[in-house]
Amino acid sequence: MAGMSESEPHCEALVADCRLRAATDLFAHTWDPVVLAALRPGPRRRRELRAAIGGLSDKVLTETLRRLCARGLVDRRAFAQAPPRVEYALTPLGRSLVEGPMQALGAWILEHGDALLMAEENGMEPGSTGS
Amino acid sequence: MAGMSESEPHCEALVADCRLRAATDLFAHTWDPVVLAALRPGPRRRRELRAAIGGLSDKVLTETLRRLCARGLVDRRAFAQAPPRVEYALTPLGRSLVEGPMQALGAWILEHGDALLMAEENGMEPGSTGS
DNA sequence: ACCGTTACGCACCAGTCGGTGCGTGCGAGG
DNA sequence: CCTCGCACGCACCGACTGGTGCGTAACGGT
Repeated sequence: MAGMSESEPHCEALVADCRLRAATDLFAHTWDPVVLAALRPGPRRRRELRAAIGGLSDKVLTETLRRLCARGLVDRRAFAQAPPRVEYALTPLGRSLVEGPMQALGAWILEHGDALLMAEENGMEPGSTGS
Repeated sequence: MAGMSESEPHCEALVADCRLRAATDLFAHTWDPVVLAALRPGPRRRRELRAAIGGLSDKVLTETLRRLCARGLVDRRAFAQAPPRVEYALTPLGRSLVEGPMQALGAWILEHGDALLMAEENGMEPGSTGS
């Protein structure tokens, strides 16, 4: 997932699924989907997110949030309060992503996750591929 | 997306969506979903894939195919023919991925793609975030 | 006045991904 | 006999990502 921000030069050449690329790019960054998911229950602040997620650095959280905001998936609301209070929440668009495709994905691994792990760990013995 | 192949140390800390990570990792590599999509119509050979997709190097195709095979999403079938003939096809597992979550994703961008582009290009003027 | 909290910013670094170019083994065809 | 097509393999390279550590601005509490 490098500089894939090209407009759409050879897009139609992409199996007619250039759109697919645009979509999968939403998951390109490791923590984007996780943060999105973490936001599903409701608005949260940075601290809360970091605590809830655990494992991502402050810097990356910022970048992730920025990206998500820029893409209109997340809404940033700053309150002019004493200790700076900033809340991040899913926009309707973001929510539709999370509750639509993302949940579909979730459901999929819940069902086929074991098959996936099995295949990955066994390597694939010839013939065991099912087919 | 760096070395995210850790087993599952702090997995449960991930908003209870560690599974989600496993799933999004399937899309981590730029061309994986594209190749998967390209395979949907039916078995194909390397050449055909490269031609159909356009834009990916030979090396990356190989890697992608390898990964997909290792994950049990794609089946590699080599024929002992004159010019080496190798066909790649979706396994049932792979097919379920493509026709399930992937299609959901596709449907999503088809519907919200414009909203996404709008948000991305406008940058977000304060207040225009909707909310 | 000093410290703590919150929300960032920036520099540095290692690991990884994708692209390019070139070489391999195999058999068919001229 | 030489060349071509196919399916790879490998080395090199630039670019990007994520992690770590440290510094900042604003404000409240003690």
